[in-house]
Amino acid sequence: MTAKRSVREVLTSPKIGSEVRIEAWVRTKRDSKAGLTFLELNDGSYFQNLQIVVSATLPNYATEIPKLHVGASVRVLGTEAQSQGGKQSVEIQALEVALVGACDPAVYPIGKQKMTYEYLRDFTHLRSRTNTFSAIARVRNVLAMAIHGFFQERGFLWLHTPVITGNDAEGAGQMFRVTTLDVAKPPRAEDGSVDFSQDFFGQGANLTVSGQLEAEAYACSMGAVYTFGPTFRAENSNTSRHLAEFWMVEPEVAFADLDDNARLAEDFLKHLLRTVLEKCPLEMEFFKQRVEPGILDLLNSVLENPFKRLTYTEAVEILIKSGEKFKYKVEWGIDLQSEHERYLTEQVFKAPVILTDYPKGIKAFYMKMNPDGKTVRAMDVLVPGIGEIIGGAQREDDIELLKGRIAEMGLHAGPLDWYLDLRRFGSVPHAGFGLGFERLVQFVTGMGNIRDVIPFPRTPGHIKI
RNA sequence: UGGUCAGUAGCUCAGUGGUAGAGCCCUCGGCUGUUAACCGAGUUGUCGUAGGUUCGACCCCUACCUGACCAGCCA
Repeated sequence: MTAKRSVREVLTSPKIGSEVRIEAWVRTKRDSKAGLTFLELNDGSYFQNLQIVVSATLPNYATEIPKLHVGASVRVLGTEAQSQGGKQSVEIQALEVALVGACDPAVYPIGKQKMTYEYLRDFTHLRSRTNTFSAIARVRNVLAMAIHGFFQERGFLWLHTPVITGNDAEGAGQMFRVTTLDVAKPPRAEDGSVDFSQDFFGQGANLTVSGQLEAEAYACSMGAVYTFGPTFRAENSNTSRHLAEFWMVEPEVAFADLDDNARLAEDFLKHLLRTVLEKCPLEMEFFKQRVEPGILDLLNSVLENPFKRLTYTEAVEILIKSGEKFKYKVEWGIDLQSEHERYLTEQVFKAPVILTDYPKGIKAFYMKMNPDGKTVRAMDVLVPGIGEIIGGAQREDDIELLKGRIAEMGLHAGPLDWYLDLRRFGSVPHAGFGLGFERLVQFVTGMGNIRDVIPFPRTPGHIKI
């Protein structure tokens, strides 16, 4: 049988005159009743479609070609040729065209017409057949591999942290309960509460909200590690930036402080942007034309300029002196609101901003205390358009200070005893951060809604597939 | 969870207190190495649901359903 080639292979390294087999789906069709049909096929391998020129002299032209509607799958045997048309350099002169699977246009939800993102969210299993969603899928894939590439080149170990966790105080919002108990009639303790000692794990269990604490354990033996996997939050958040299930990247490095952490975050983001611009030029051009006109300028400016670095205290001063009327008043000690973060990154600096040294009252128990006793070594990386894309910190490595913080915040020390062991035995300064993968994909593509950059989004009230 | 906005043909949208429109899709005809093809003709509707006001409601009012956006939480 004639060798199969992908649309990408034919368009990027044509072998003019050679015979090929193409297996793909019809994106659009133009008939010339004078004796030609032009099929545009796509197989997901490439942004561009491959044009097939079908002559009316083919034996099944009158019977099969009229059935080739948008969405139909086809197998084409043909010859690679220089195109006479202006919009592509290579095309296939068909020798045989076979309909593999028909697609009835009367009921097919995906057509050549304009469709809203909202409409396509009802067809998550079909939307990757559109230009936009197949481009997103390829960019997402390139970004995922760029993440592994960045860390692997630097000797980081990819750590598989558990999806089911016994930690109930990871401190990042509502968790999903994991149980095999009969939900209708769970066993009860004497005080009437559900008796999770009879549950599968002999205690309560949840889906993870972060792999950070486990990553710290391995960083304190393997040196530098990263997690990259799914994360779950049961918050009732209905925004364009929140999912109940999303992917998160969390590097953790031993013998590292906050400066090392900030440098790593900047190098990391720039590596990812550089890789996508290099590997997905057609997709990025499409996003510029159809999604966000300024996207290429934005990404290039992020790449070319050093990230602005300043402390929380300096940021608060800038915001107060700006004279800008904010909905929420700025004063030292408050958690910065989206409007404040956006003002800094979009109006003041017009570049990504790394804020460090936040008041201890608004940050987690594990962050390292500064000598001033008021601030901790936390950092947030803010980017234009999205806001916070990375949150991280140097961790508290002094066991007494850490115990004090746990008590101060009213947490139970017992379940965290293993975490204290990391400070009890060969403690080391270490730091890390978390990157929301979908927010990265949003930032890179310019897509406005996070539900459109993950294949099958989970949000409150929505888990159809 | 709160605030705002929206729901009209399979899709994208317009519309007026007095009996429902366009483009795309689809079918037919014409034309062309076409390319978001083009030109002409034709088919397509419980106007989100339930009440109410009115001689008369797609339009005004109320409730509900669904969705989006913004905010909070965060990544």
